[in-house]
Amino acid sequence: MTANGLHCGDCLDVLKEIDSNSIDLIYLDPPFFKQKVYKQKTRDNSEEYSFSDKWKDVNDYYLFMKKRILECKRVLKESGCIFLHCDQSAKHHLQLLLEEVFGSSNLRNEIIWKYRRWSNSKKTLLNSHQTIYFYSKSEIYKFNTIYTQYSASTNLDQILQDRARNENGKCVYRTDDDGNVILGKEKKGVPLSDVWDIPYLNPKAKERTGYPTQKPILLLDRIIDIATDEGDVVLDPFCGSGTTLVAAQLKNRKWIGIDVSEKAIELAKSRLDNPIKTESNLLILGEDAYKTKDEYTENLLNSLNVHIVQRNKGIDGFLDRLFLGSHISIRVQKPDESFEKAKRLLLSASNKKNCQLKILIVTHIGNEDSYSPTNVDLENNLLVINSHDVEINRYIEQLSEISKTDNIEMYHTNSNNTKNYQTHLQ
Amino acid sequence: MTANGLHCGDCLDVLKEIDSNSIDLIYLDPPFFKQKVYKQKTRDNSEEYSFSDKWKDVNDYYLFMKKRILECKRVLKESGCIFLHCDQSAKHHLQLLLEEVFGSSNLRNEIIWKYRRWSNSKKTLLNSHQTIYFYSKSEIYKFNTIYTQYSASTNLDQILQDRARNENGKCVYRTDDDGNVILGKEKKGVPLSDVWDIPYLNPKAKERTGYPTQKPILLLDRIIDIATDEGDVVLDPFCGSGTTLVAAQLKNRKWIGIDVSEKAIELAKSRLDNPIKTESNLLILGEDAYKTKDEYTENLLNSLNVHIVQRNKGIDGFLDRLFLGSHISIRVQKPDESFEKAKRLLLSASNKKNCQLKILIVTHIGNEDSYSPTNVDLENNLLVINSHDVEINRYIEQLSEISKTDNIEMYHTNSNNTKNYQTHLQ
DNA sequence: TCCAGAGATGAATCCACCC
DNA sequence: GGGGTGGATTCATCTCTGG
Repeated sequence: MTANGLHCGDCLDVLKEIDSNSIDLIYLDPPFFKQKVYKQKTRDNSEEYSFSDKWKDVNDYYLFMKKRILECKRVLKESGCIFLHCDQSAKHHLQLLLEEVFGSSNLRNEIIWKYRRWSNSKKTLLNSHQTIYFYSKSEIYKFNTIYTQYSASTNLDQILQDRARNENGKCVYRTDDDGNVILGKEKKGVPLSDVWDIPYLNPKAKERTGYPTQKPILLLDRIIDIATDEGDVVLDPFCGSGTTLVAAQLKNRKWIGIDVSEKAIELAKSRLDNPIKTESNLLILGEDAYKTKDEYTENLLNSLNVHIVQRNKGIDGFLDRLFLGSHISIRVQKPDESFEKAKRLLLSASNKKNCQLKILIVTHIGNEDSYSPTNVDLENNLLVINSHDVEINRYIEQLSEISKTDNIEMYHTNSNNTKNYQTHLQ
Repeated sequence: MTANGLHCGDCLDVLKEIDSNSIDLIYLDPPFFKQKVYKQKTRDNSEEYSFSDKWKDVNDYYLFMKKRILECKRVLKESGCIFLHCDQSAKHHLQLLLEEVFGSSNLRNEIIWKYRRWSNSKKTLLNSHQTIYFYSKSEIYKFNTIYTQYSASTNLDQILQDRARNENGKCVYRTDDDGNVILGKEKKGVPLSDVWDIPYLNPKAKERTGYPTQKPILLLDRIIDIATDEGDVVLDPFCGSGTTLVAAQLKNRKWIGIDVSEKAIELAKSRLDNPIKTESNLLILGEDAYKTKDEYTENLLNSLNVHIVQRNKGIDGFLDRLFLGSHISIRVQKPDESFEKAKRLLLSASNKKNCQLKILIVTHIGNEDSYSPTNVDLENNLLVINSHDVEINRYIEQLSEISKTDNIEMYHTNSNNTKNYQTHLQ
């Protein structure tokens, strides 16, 4: 059997046709023992894809998988690796199986694929990860180390400086004879962790085919990068809509795909002819790119019980409670913004969202604005609150005025002799 | 056996002394006999021998754990939960054990604790997570949902609208007969995910405590928040230096700790007797590094122009300006703290530091406290400011009162027809 | 008591619409 | 028009309800 082929049938049968020691990487996304049938229609309702994940019992499932995993091991090269995608329901059974077949010493990593996803309230923590077991066939296996960016909190100087141990065995930065720090060799970055933060294939993504359980190409990209070089052979015995094969093709690897469903094979074929890969904006830009607020505003909002809104020009957040049936919007006055402008933006955005009550937090007092601790704009149902900073400054100014006019000595080095000042605050 | 006790001995023996159905939460971080397995593997190169030998060990371990887990189940209340912290090498065996004892339907979550770690690259991905299994004793169990912020990429302002499905099963925004938007209900936020990003004890702190397996207190905080209320009983059968118990104590939970090591019990005792002043403050350094201010206080302080002070019981920070030559101290009232207590702590600490002017931010209003927007305690030169939350709640309550008494209809589906309300705020 | 179906759900891409 | 703003869309879910 030569590479780059799609095969329809039980992967046990097809695997038997494949030569021993011929495959570099196997990725499996087998049925998960969910005891249900998966059905999904394409967006235009033209096609329905389904597969059954129902079993007599765990043993039935275990045996089914064992036969196929054993064949997988046979066809792998000695330097080959297998990545098995699991979910909660069967993962410990699958890991036991892999341990039995490949040996516990060949477990290289337990990879956690972590993502955020549409949610719902439920009486547990929100399930937002899946597990991929990474085993090698032998001690000597292909592994391309991937480096990632240093985290923002990392002190780069620390990394780039050369280090040595001093006479006490302590770690110090190496300096030259004049006491200047010697820069160390160029660092490549942090080796990739076993927890992968890759966005879940968004419901709206073009990449979606309508096939259930479809995985993002980005996930497979990473696996292929780690375990293969160009020209190597990638095998997916449960290929479904063919994500693995598309990723392999785009990276110039050879591929073999197997699936029992004729429809799946057809779909995979058409995807391979015209591969669409959604480059995740989120991944490219990073989550911070979506955060449009300055640090001060962000901090202030965080100190309140509000839900922060990122994509609205007028509203910075909503309180987590309603007022007479409608949401309460909130805005923090921006540094370069007059009171009037802040108010205008908040009111017009709130109007669109049917917010009855609005809250504006004043962060600086311009010349034209009048002092008043808190006030309500009755015409607009707008509550205006001074920020703590504004409040504090206001009082301190008043106190300073008073102490000046009264010529009170306020500074004491002896705390037992504290004088009090009498004052009237508005 | 009553709560709040440290017991030295094999937890199997001690557990037998504990009443059935008496514990709300059990957290275990059991040892795994890595060493034994490791040694035996290096001693003998015969694959078969080491395999079977290893199995013998794992079975021993399995039996050892099973006896203890069974006792754990017995002492748990029907509504109780168990959180088992697993080492990589034993995790699937431990999960099988838990499945056997508690039943697979009582697995609530597989929690991934993810952290960043320094390491040289080896020929695998960088191992940077651990697993915690969360089982309940029965279908009906205590679970406090924790809500987090929405993702930055969420269009929060639009998902506040109510939705429905149209005749094609597609999701649409719901409108009334006039075509106006219908608002959704109050939003609480996103339920906490099962992947937790909590920093590992930093190497320095770890070095000093000498307790390599000590878990960050934030991790225990979260578990205790999820599974217990105040006054509930927390049990840690392998308590080590007592992190679980310290966390429980700080959160006003009762606790029982067990460990075989007399030294560990002694250390735990000294931490619990006086968690702040412990002479060997090495023990609290790890915790100190990550937990000094609770999150709310931290956020509030960040929104002010203050220098945050970490290790002062009375003062949270200083303003970056002076008042008549002396520093201005500031404190945020803590959630569990009365106004009087907060004031006392701030004043006594400020007195020591010779602060003339002190600022106290009130974060919640108790029954005994009087309402007033801002006031100055002239006797103590203390400025008292309500937090924004307090201020907002105060106003909304007043508004609600007014709208009730005046029988004003505040809810409009037509935004062009917004009624204003006339009110007088104090 | 169980099972099927509907409703609620937030993430994040896509795309219509706006200057 | 093109670059940006903001509205529409939909899911390897989960709870709840009704029969």
